[in-house]
Amino acid sequence: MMMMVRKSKGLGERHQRILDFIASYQREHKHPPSIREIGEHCNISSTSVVNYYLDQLEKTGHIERDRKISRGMRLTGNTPLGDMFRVPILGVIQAGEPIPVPANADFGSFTPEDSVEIASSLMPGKEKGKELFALQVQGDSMIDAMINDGDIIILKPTEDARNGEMVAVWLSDRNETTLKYYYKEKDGYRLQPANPTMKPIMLKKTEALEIKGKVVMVIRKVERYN
Amino acid sequence: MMMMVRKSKGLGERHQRILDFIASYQREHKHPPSIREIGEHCNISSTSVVNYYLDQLEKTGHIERDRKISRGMRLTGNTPLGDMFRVPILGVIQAGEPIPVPANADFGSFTPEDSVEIASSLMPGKEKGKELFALQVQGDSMIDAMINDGDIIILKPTEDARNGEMVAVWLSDRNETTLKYYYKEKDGYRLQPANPTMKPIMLKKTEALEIKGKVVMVIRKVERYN
DNA sequence: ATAATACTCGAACGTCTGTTCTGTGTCAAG
DNA sequence: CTTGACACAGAACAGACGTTCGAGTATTAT
Repeated sequence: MMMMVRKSKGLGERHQRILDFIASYQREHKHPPSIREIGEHCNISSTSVVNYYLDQLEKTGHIERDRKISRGMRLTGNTPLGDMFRVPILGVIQAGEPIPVPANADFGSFTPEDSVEIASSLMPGKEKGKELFALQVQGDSMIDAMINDGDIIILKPTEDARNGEMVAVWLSDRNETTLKYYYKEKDGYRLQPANPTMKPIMLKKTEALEIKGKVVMVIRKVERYN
Repeated sequence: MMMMVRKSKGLGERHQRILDFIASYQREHKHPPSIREIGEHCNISSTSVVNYYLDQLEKTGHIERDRKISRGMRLTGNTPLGDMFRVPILGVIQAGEPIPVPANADFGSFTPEDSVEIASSLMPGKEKGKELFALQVQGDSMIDAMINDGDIIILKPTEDARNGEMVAVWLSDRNETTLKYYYKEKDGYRLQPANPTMKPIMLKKTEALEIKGKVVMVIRKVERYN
């Protein structure tokens, strides 16, 4: 009755309701709903009416249907959302403490509380399949890296770096942890701050320098500051 | 014959093959395979044998099955990943230019190239359902906000702010865009840099101040720096 | 007003799908 | 050798599922 919408009006209320249901059902169950399930949830008593609407949604490109199999339907969306993965948060990184580094077991199971979800599309292609770990910055002393207290940094474990890569290093002689761009030079190493107004750390080859990881991403949740 | 593997060997080759097939089929089709499809692809000629293996995989926790519906099966994985959403990237934010602000249509359809995917779990609860937009930072002049050239900032559109919130403002008298913490004071406004070593901007009430949005997140892809 | 079009309904039907059952083959232990 | 456990096969079946059809209702255009 009141649910009848003319085709000339474009995507109607019932179309949208069906799409919403398909989307939320798919998210929850990882498979599409059946026609009868769509009917039950959208107050449509006949499978042929659901079919009628699905045909229209297929015609407008919102869904794709495979008529040869059960539950053969999926949302196209304008763009499907991509993949996501979890990165374990191993602890904090702060100036005067060694850097927590993952053991092999740290890449296995982890819970929402000690991991962070990252959309795959945010990661450069070469880091996607890699085992990454996250650390939360504690303190104000990574300012020279333009990184704030509370920021989450995501690292690829490595003990080597190429020139120009931002690394997390532990300088045991100085009892210092720092994040800087790494450059190997003739007779030592240069650790260059991301903040261009600040001076680099110059290290001789004899000085201890432990690269613990390469920084690939920084995430900052900006909160109200009091 | 040669495919028969004793249970005492743990998760067998055929178990793994079935799991791999389920995973790749699910990724491609967005729904699980049927038992006959699993059989065809894993060289199992009888649906009862597929059922036999699925029962075992269910028992070991690798899959969940819903026996009341067709294709009622899904991989468990360690932890279900949550939701994700897209935020439109409207353009760049740079020092001497007005800030791109969303029109209503900007929250509708968008493509991967002009949007960024964000895991819902990264967003504070109160921003989750909101219409957000993203801007890419261009230039070095947001340094006082500890924000780099190339960073992506995510904003909630607003023309008001509360004390302590980081806002994107356009100061038309100065022809300047800036990101700072906002404080309303007795006879004007104070825009405080995130970098504690830098000075605030003090504005009189008569000076033009256009708040365009509140910053809720900063994402930095750390690349090699040459 | 009528005619055309779009939407809605329910029954019936064919196909997909998973389960159950029975039987066979292999292996290890007694 | 027998027995029991496990792996495998195929047939049969019940139920889930989507499609088709005819009829009726609502809306729009003329």
